[in-house]
Amino acid sequence: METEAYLGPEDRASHARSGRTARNAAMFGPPGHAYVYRVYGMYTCLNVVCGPPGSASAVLVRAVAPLEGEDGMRAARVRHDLAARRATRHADGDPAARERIATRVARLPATVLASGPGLVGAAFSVETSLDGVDLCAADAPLRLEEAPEPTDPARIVESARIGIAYAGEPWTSRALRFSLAADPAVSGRPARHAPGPSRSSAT
DNA sequence: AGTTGGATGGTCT
DNA sequence: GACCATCCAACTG
Repeated sequence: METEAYLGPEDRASHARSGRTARNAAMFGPPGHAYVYRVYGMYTCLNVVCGPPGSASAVLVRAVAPLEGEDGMRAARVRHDLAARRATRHADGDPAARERIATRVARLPATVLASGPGLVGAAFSVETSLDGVDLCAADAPLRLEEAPEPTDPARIVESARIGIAYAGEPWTSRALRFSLAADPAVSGRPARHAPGPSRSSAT
C-alpha cells in the first residue's frame, strides 16, 4: 500500500497549485469523491479528495495489494496493455500480441499487480469518466470500503513524494508519501526507504 | 543492474 | 509547444 498526500493550492506539487481548472475541479469538490486524471497519454491516476469542499486536498493512490478480485485486476491489466499497444502501433487485432501480454501478466506476482499509480489505474479500469464520482456511494462503479482489519500505525513509513522535482523545496522533500514497511506492493525503487539492516536477505 | 528512450494526449504557457 | 503525480523494452556495462 502506498499513497501520497497533496495538500492544496499552496502545495507547489499539487495540480491545484494554479487554482481551479476544468481538469482539477473535482479536487475542489466534496471529500470522498474521486479525482482522476490522465498522465503521459496512456495512464490514469486515482486520487481520493480529502479535505472539506474548496480545500483541494487529495490523496494519490500509488499502489495497492489485492485482498480479493485478483483475477479481475489481471484481466483489466491485459485489456489496458493491449489497448496501449494498439494505440502505439497501428496494428489491428494481433492475436499473438494478446497472447504475449496475457502470459506476461499471468506471471506477475500479485504484489506488483498494482505497484504504481498507473498500474492502479490499469488494474481497476480507472477511466477519466470516473472523475468526480462519490467513492463512498453504495452503487458507485468504483467504491471505497473499510479494511477487514485496521492497519498497525507502526508499520507506516513516511518518505518524499515521487516525480515532483519541478515543485522545489520544501515540497520535494516533505514526508508526504506513506507506505507500509516491508511491503512489496509499492512502486519502483523498493530499497529506497527499507528500514531493515539487511535488504538482500529479505527477498 | 542500471540507464535510456519511446509512446501518448490533455493541459497550461 | 512544452510539460507532465508513468511504465516498459531495449539497450549498455
